[in-house]
Amino acid sequence: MPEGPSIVILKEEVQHFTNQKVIAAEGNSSIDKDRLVGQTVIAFKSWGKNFLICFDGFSLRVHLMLFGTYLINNRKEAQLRLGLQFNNGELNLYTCQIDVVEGDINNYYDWSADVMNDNWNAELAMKKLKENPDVMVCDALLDQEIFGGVGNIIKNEVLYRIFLHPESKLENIPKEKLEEVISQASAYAFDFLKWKKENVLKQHWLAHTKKICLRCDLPMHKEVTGKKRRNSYFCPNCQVLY
DNA sequence: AGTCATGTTGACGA
DNA sequence: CTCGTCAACATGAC
Repeated sequence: MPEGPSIVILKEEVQHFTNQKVIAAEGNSSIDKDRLVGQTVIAFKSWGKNFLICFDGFSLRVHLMLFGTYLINNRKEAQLRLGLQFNNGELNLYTCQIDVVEGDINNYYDWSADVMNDNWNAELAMKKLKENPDVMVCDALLDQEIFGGVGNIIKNEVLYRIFLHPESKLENIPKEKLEEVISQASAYAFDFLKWKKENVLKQHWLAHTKKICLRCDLPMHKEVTGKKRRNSYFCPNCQVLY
C-alpha cells in the first residue's frame, strides 16, 4: 500500500466521492465521527504517503503506515478504522492512523516537497541535501521533508538505477550524481505508479528483494543501513560508495 | 506455517 | 538535552 504512488492511486479511485455529502461515519477511529456527518468532501488530496480528505474548514489526514488497506464499496472482517458512507457508495479504511487537521490544509503541507506533486521542486530538494552533508543518501531519500512519498522500495530502486551505494554520504557524492538522486526519486515514483496500475510492479523491481545483480551476476547485499535502519538491497560491485 | 515487510511515533536509557 | 535503540501498532504475501 503505502508509498506515495499507492496513495495517488487511492486518491484517484475515490474521485467520484468528491462533492458528495457524508451520510454516515463509523469505525474505531478516535476522531469525532459525528462531526463528519453532513459535511461535503471538497477534495481528496495526497501529500507524500498521506491521504487527505478535505472538508470546509478541516481535513482528515490518513496514513496507511505499513499495513493499511482500504476498500471502496466493499467491506472485510477486519476492524474498521473509519468508514464513510456517501449516496453513491462508501469508503472503508483499515489499519491506518487518522488525525484531524484544522483550517486550511495548505498551511500544513509544502506541496513542493512531494515528489509526485505538480509543484515538486527539484532545486529545493538540492538545497536541503546540501544542508545535510553528513547524512547518508539512504536516509536522505527516506526523509519525507525532502522526498515526500519516497519509501523503501523507491529508495532501493533509485539507488540501483543510478549505481549509487546507499551508505554514500551526501557531502562526498558528486553534484551530477546528486541531481540524478533527485530526478530519479520523482521519475521512479511515476514508473511505480504506472506499473502498479498495470499490476506489474514487482516484476519491474531490479534491486528490491533481489538476490543476484542482473547487471554483473554477483550477489546482491541485503543490509540494514543508515540511521533509519531500513533494509537496503544493493550491489556492492555496481553501486559506487562515495 | 513461519517469516518478513511498501512506516512512523514515542518511550527509555546512556 | 540529545542521540541511539527499541517496542508498539497491526496484516497479508510468500
